[in-house]
Amino acid sequence: MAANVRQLRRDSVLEGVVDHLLEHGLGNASLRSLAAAVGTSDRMLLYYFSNKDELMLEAFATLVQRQSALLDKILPSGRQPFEVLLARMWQILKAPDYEPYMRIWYDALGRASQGEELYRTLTSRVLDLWFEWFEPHSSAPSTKRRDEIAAVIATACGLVMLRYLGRAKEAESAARALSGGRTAARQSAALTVKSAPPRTSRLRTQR
Amino acid sequence: MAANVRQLRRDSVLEGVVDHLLEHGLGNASLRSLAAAVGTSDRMLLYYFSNKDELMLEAFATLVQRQSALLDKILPSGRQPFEVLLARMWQILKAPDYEPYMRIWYDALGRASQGEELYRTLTSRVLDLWFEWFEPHSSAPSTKRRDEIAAVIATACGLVMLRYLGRAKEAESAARALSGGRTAARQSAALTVKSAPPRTSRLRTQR
DNA sequence: TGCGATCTGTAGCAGACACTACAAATCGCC
DNA sequence: GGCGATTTGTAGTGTCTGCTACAGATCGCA
Repeated sequence: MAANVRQLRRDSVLEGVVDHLLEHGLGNASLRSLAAAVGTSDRMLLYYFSNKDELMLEAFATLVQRQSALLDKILPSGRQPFEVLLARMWQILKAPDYEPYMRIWYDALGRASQGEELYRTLTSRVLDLWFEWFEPHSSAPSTKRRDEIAAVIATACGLVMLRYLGRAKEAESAARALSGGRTAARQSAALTVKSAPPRTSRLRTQR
Repeated sequence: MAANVRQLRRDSVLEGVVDHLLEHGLGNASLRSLAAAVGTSDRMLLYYFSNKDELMLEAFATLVQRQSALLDKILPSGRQPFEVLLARMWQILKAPDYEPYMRIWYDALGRASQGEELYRTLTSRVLDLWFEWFEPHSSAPSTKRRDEIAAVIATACGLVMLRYLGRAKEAESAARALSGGRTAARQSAALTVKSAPPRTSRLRTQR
């Protein structure tokens, strides 16, 4: 019962920490500032969690959980070709709801690429989440599915990167082209290997 | 003359700093560790450069310069379609020579996405470098060129990201698929033939 | 009511950080 | 050789970091 209360407080502290991370990033997440944001002291954080690493690890877990919940809300039905998946992911990733997660994503990515194990696990988990999420929506044959999803994730993340670096306009056009154009159709064909029908017909239909 | 000597020393210190950054990333780049790597003291770094920010800014400048030199060495001739450009950039970015730069790239990207101005300028410069580098090699019509290049950059960076996060295999397959599936053949053709390939590919104009 | 366990505040540690004060060494130049 | 400016080493400041020692407060339960 006492243990129960403790667990509850611990959870609420954790939620507050995650809120703060989403709002202010991993950058200035010292125990002191985190504690201040949640309304306690660093002493208390280290009472509930034995380490800062333990804190961050659990915070990451709920971060991934929240992200997963966000994704589930925007589930398209059925299996879709590459360009539809890409358009979908781009749409999701650039939505204001998702922006804080992407900011943390890039922050963690930077630290992970420096070899920090803690952040490697976070990025890996999020990546797994994305792969799993797309798994039932890819129309590629199962042997090629993972690769197609990888292409979707890589492209969408790259586009978000451009957005964050002040190239939002170009990112938008590129996204439209990649997900709507002939290029994408061919890519999809290449990925699905279903003997691409070379539709030479519509060379110029619009514009 | 004395001023000249000072400039020389300053430059050599700067080169050493850049070497260290390339090898160990921005993460542990404290004045002390940088100084130790170059063989001086932090006191000296602050003698040559008034700030740490000034040091980093100049280091970034030569970083971009070196990167630019690296790119110039692998210049394919003529304008190429999207798939070829993508294959090319993927090939470049994943090369061992370029890996340290990409590691720094992602590190800086993370900090930039947190709003740190210093790193925003670095990423912006590198981005500009890439855009400029591709400018004379894109076969897209001039109004669409920048968007096509954006697509190439975004996709390639996303693929590198997957590589760094332990999904090298998927990244490789995705790259092959995205760049047309016939990467090798097209690429060698691109290298030797200078005539612009006609309707092979272009980014679709949006609907 | 009182005892033991659970909580929490205060103060501080030791290390890292960018940066500085000050003085000693070194150098070019007359 | 000696003077003035440039170049360095030593030691320190103040701030921040994760983390801890210790003691007081609070609580459940007999």
